[in-house]
Amino acid sequence: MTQNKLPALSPSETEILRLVWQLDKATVQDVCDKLPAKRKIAYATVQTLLRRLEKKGYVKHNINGKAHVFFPAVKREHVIKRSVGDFLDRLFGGDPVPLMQYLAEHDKISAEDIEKLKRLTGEK
Amino acid sequence: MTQNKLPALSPSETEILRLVWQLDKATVQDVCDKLPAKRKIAYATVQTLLRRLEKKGYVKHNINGKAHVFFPAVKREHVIKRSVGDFLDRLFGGDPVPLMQYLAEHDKISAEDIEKLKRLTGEK
DNA sequence: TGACGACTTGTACAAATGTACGATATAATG
DNA sequence: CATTATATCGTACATTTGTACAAGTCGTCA
Repeated sequence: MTQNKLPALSPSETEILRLVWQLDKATVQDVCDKLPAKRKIAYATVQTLLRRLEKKGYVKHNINGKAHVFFPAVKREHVIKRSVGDFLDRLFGGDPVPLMQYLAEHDKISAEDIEKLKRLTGEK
Repeated sequence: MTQNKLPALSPSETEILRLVWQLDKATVQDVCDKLPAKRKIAYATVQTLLRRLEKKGYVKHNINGKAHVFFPAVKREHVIKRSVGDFLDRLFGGDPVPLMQYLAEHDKISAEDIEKLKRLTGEK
């Protein structure tokens, strides 16, 4: 079983953590580079966020020469579960259907996507 | 067009706002009563949250005798759009498919739900 | 091996957030 | 009309969050 009492993630921390997962292993610089053009955060800020993420137990780091190389310390799956759960509770009182509906109605999800999903749940 | 530059909602504010929508019109007390058993917040805290929500423009209130009766000042649809968008960006880099997948894989969504959704998008 | 640069660390700080006490105002009741 | 029960309001305050400067450290290149 995965550790369950991790401190909550702030929005910005979540953003950074996502990039660390995406990169698998990343220096502060790597994360900065990977930031979406729309959401530019200063190097120093990313640093702080990574530091806090580490203190909270979401990432760890190795030292490669001068650089710190951060990597995830928790399963993505696990964090997603919590985050989605919280989000659902806050905005929809825990009911996932309206969220699906929203996604479906806004062309964020294509019919094919839903097909795929149907197959997934069906086979389960 | 709906007003677009509303200040961001904090998690707790979101929670309260959801209840106001649900109740349509609500006093502080009403909101307190409606709070999920798991998430009990003190009366005074709910008050503050409603005040802040009003200052930010998400709710307004009438006075009925001594009691303040709060009601939504923004379309639910509108807030949901923003919230879901932000959430998706933070946790999934904007891609909704993994979210659907998560929901589907965790029995949060039944096959019937997906059927319904499929019909929805199909008819669009 | 000494100077240069890339990185980290320590520290700071304003704003936002979560939470709530004490004082005040008011509807209702006897 | 005085009392009481109930609400609100102003205010407060510890944390968390977002953001970042300045100083220190450690490879590296000439």
